Amino acid sequence: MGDAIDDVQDQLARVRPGIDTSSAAIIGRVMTVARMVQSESNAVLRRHEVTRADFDILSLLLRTGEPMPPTQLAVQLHTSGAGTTKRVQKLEAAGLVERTNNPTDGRGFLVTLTPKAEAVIGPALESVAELERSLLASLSNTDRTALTDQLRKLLASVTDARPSVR
Amino acid sequence: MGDAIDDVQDQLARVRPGIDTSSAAIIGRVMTVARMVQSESNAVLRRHEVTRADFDILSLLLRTGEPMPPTQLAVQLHTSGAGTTKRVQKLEAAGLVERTNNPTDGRGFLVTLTPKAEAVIGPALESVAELERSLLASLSNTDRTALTDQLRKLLASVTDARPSVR
DNA sequence: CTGATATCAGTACAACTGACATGA
DNA sequence: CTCATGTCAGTTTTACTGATATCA
Repeated sequence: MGDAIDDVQDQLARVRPGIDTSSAAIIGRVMTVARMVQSESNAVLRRHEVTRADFDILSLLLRTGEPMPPTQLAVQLHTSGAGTTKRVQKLEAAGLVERTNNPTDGRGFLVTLTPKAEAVIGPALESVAELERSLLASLSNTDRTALTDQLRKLLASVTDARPSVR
Repeated sequence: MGDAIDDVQDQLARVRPGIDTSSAAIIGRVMTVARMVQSESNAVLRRHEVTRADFDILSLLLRTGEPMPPTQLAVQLHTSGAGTTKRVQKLEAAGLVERTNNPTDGRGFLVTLTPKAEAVIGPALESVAELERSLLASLSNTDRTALTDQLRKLLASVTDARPSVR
């Protein structure tokens, strides 16, 4: 039983006979799953009236439980400083975060969740978790454990091998 | 030995004790790997002076080996019709694709690779394959096989469970 | 002084929706 | 006529680079 990635592999092998398709078997499936998850979770977030950018910041602040300077947000979310500024401003205007003075650095601020934000992000987070659960519904516990172990190795390999951070 | 996703799981469990974190263990790693692969391959494509949009269209046409109507491109690449039109126009202006009449449908065209495009996309494709190979370098053949099998199940689960296509 | 922090302005890019002409 | 194809126009979203003020 082949899936769409098997077809891509076959096509590649036909057009570029020498090419390594065992990498594509893994990365192709990871990218395809990621795209589907992204698009489904965007649909869920839309129902909660938060954008992906909103959700990323708010859920990061919620799960760490700690206020955080903008620069730290930029690092964690892999966005530029200026981009983070704009995202935070939008959230501030919506009354979802506040900027308090950073006691340990007079230049900076700490971005803090408001109670209103917790009321918004909590349900959104739970809806996303429910979506993810449903997307994995047909995997047995054994499969999940095996997959998690393999993905841990994959993440380690990719993290170590990234050319751009060397 | 924990990775970054283990930390996220721990944080989530602390803030939302009831939440299902076994899904996050899988999906979090898939999304993280996908983001890294995307950003690294974008860097590779930049060196070949093609954008992601260019690459997606050109490599699809290269590996299928067949000219294709714009609507078919839009379906395969999950983009809107209008978006595909703009992408194809840009490629046509760059001399990388041509639009020929569709013999079986007088309304439409077939998007065809030019020889110039094959000279551009071939090396780009090989560089991306080489990148992917290097990102998976530390995985044994046994790991690759096991991971591919597990990812095949994951892709099937996610494909079947997508709410938006039901 | 230098280096980091955060912001602003301007720019570029990508993708969408909706309307529309054309032909199956 | 209805449906599908492809395009155009206009809008929105997103993030970037570079310059700047501030403070460690």
